[in-house]
Amino acid sequence: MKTTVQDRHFIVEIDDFSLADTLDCGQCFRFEPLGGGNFRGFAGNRPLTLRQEGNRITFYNTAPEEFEQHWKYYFDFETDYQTIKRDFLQDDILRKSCDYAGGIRILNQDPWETLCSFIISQNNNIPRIKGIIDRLCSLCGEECACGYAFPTPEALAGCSLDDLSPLRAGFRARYLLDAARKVSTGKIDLPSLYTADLDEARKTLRTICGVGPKVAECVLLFGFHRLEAFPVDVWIKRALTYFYQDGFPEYAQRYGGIAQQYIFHYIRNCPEAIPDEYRRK
DNA sequence: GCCCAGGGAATCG
DNA sequence: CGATTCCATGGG
Repeated sequence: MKTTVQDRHFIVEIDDFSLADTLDCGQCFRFEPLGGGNFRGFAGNRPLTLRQEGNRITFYNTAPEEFEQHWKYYFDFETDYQTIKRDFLQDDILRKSCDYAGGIRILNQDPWETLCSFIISQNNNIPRIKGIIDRLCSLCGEECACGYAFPTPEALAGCSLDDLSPLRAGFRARYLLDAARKVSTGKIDLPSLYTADLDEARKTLRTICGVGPKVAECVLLFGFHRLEAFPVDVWIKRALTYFYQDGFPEYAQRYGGIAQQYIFHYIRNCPEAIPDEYRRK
């Protein structure tokens, strides 16, 4: 990873990385394409505009210290994906998935923001998830540089169900409040889940109303960087029944979450990856 | 009105 | 337990 400074911008040269795929694969919901390859968004309350040209990533108006302290970690640039992916070359579907989506990195997102985002994600589509999160931030997030921060658990817990009606989150609104209450009162201590036993962490998250197996795995993978967590949705279920009748291979389990993400992105976007009769149901 | 969206919870057998 | 059924919502 080579870095240079140009005016007020910070430039990183990194191989094997796709900014667009990483920001658009459904793991985060607060970045938007601006056109011309530019993206703008927030991580927590920190705004960022950036772009990719070849292997060059330009972080606009970003000081080296900010990159070192935040963005390098956020984009997971310190994890060696080349080595991880070597284990994924042992079967056809995973190899194709790496070809197709191997530029995706698992972001290091804020656990609380991730928890709320994936509560909202249930039975929902990405554009609408983004809209609800946007409205949630402007409703009770603190105003910050050119936008709104993601609301704190306390700010959200201070809302009533009626307060949340402008979100148009539907039945998910009460789940958000339950999460906010459990986190703000300390009934659930999110930071402890970084190192907790994975199954204990699953159980803890699932005490929140509206958090089932799928949401819990997403929060562990995308919010706590637990790379073994393995969210199973309808698409992955199809892949499992069609490609992995005998179970998900051991060589991919340690980084199952990354493998899952590559496979998901591949079969979601390449209809020919799955035979017709498996496409529905 | 119908279908869809990267579920969850309740209720069986 | 696993499988099935019901639920609840907004957008196109």
